[in-house]
Amino acid sequence: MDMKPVLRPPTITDVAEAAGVSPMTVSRVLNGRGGAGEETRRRVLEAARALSYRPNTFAKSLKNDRSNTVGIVVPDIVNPFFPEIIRGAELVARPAGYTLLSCNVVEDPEREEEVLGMLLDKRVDGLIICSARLDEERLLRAIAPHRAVVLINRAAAKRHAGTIEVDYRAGVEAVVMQLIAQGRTRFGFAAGPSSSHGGRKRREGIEAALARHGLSLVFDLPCTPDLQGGAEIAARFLPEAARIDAMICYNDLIALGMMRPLAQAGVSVPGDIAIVGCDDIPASSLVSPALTTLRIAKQDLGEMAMRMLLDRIAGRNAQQGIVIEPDLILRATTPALG
Amino acid sequence: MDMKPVLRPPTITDVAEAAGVSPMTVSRVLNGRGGAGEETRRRVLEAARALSYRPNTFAKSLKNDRSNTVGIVVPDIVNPFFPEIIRGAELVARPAGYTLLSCNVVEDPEREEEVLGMLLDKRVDGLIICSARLDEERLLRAIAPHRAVVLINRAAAKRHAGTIEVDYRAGVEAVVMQLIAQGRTRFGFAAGPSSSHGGRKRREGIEAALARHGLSLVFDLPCTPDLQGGAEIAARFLPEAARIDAMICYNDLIALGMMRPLAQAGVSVPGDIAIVGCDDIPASSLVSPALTTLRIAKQDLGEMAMRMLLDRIAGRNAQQGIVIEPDLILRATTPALG
DNA sequence: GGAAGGTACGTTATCGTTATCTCAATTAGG
DNA sequence: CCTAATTGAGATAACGATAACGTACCTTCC
Repeated sequence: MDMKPVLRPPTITDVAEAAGVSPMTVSRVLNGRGGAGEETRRRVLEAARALSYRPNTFAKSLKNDRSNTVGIVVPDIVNPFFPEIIRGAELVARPAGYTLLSCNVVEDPEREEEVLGMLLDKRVDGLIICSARLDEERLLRAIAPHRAVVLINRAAAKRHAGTIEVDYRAGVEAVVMQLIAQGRTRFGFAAGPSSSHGGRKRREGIEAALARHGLSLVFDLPCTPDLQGGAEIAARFLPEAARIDAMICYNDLIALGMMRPLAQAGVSVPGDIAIVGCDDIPASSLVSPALTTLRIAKQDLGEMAMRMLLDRIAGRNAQQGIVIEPDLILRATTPALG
Repeated sequence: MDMKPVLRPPTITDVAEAAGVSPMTVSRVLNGRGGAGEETRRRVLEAARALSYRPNTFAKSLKNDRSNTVGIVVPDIVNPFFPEIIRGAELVARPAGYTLLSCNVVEDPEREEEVLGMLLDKRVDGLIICSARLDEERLLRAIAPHRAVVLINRAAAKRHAGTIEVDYRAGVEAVVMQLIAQGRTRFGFAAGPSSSHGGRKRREGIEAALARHGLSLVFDLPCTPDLQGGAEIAARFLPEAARIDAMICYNDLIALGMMRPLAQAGVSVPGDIAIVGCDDIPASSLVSPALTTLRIAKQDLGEMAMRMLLDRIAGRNAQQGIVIEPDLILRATTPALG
C-alpha cells in the first residue's frame, strides 16, 4: 500500500520548521527579496524542495489583491475562429506569468453578463472580450468594475477599454468591388447574429460599395454564425435563388454551411452564385470549390490583444485602439465570369 | 466626469456597517444559513445590493480550501476535436456551480507537466485530462497530488483516476474489415504523435484485423495530429504511393491534410487509395470526396467526463471506467471498388 | 418562578502569505 | 575599543470570509 494519505499540502510554516527558520524568512528566500544569508537560503530551498512546497495562491492573492489570472471571453469556442485567438493570447500571457481563463458564452448575452460577473468574482487582473454580444449600456456596466479590459471588434467605449478592431468595412468593400469587376450585380448578405457589431460593419461596407455602383442588397438575412445557420439561410433563399448572383457571408462557417444545400438544389457555385466568407478558417481551403474569404490573422489578433491587456494592467495605456486589415483571399467560389 | 474612481471593492465588513450588523450576520444571511431575523435579513440584503457586494473568492477559498474550479487539459485547443469536449464539460460544470479552467498544452509533454502544476497552484477541486501525452510514470506523479482526476483516453492508473476511453481498437477493426470487404489489401497508417496512447490502440486494432487476413501494415508513419502533419505524411509516402490502396489516419485533420497533396500528385482518392479518418470533425463531411471516419460523440464525452469528475469530487466513485464505442461513418473516400 | 431550551446576534480565532517594524549580530571606521 | 552602519532574521498585523463559540434575551412549561 502506498503511504500517501494526501494530507494537507505543506504550508510556508511547514517549510520554515523543516528549515529551522521563521516563515518570513522562507517567504523572503522564495520570492528572491534578498536579505537572507547564503547558508540559510540553501536550507530553505532544500526544505521547500523536499516537501514539494507550493505557495497557496489564495493566500497570496488575498494579501496582494492580484490573481495573476486574465480572462478571455468568446461567443463560441467551437467556432474555429476563436480557438486560434485564444491560443495567441495564451502564448503571450503565460511567459508573462499569467494564467488564462477562457470562457465561452455560447452566443448568449445573458450568459455573457453572467460570465463577466464570474470573472469579477475570480478577481481576474484583466480580461479580453471577443465580439461582445451585449448592447452598449449593459456592456459598459459589465466592464466598469474590471481593472483592465480589451475589446476585440467592439470599438465603443474607448474611454474604458483598449480596442482592437478588424476593418471589416474596408474588407467587404474590397470584396464587393472584386465581385462587381467580375460582373456580379445582384448581392445577398448572410448577416450572422443581429447582435454582432462586426456584422453591422460588414453591412455598412457592402452597402457603401454597392451604392457607389447604384446597387443595393437583394437579400439581407440574419442567422446563427455556424454551419447550421448557413444551411438555414440556404433553405430560406433557395426558392428565390435566381434573384442573386453573389452571396457575402458573415463568416466562413455560414458560407460552408450553405454550399451543400445549394448544390443539392442544383444551384451552381460559382456558376450561378459566387460565395464569399470571412475569417479564413482551415476548412475553407479544403472544400471544393474552395472558398473565397477575408483572411484575418487570428493568432496575431490574440497576441496583440493580450499584449495590450498586459500593458493596461501595468498601467501603460499606450495603444488605445488598433485597427487591423483583413486580406482578401481569392479562391474558386469567385472566379471571373466567362 | 464620472465619479467612479474604482475604489477597493466592498468587503463583508462594509456591508455589515451599512446594515448596522456584524460581518458574521451578513455571512449568515448571504449564505442562507438561517439564524437571522426577518427585518435584519432584509436590511443586509438591501445593503449588499446597494454596494454591489461580491464575496471575495480568495478569502472564501482560503478558508474552506475549495476553489469551485475544475480544470480540463487538452493537447491542442485549435484541433476541432477538443473544443466540443470542452463545451460538453462546461455544460455540466457550470450548473453545478463550477468554473471550468481550460488549458491547452500544444502537444508538449513538458508543458503538460507545467500546466498540471499550475492547476495544483490554483487549487482546482479536480481536473480532466484529455489524451495525456506524458509517460506513465510522470503522469502518475503529476496527478497524485490532485484531489480528483478523470482521464480521457488513458486507461492506465485506474486506481488513481476515473477513466473514459474511446474503443479505438474496435473502431479501427471495423474500418479494416470494411476496407478488406471492399477489396483493399495494402494498408498504410498515419499514426499521429508517438506519445499518444490512443494511437497505440489504433495500431493494435489495425494489426489485429489485418493479421486475421494474413496481412500487415505497409506503412506506419508518425506525424503531428494536424493538417500540416497530414501534408507531411503525404509528401513522405507519395514516391511509393502505389504500394498501398488504403490509408487509415490517426485523425481527420491528418486525413484532410493529405488529400490535396495526393490529388496534386495525380493519386486518386478513393480510386487509387481509400482514406479513413477519425473523430468526425465538421470539415470531414464538407470536403469532396467526403471523408469516411470514426465518429466520436465529442460533446457527450465531455459531459460524461465532467459528471464523473463531479462524482469523484463529491466522494462518489461509482463509475470507475467507461468505454465508449465510435461509429463508423462511411462516406466517399471509401467506396466499394468497382 | 425558575430551570431548560430556543433565537438572534456578536467575538474570537483561523486559513497561508507577506509588508512592516523590530531587534540582534556583524562589520567598518575612526 | 567604541559608535555607526549594515545585514540577517523574527514578531506582528493585516488581507476577507467564516466556523466555533458566547452571550444576551425571550419562551415555555412544570
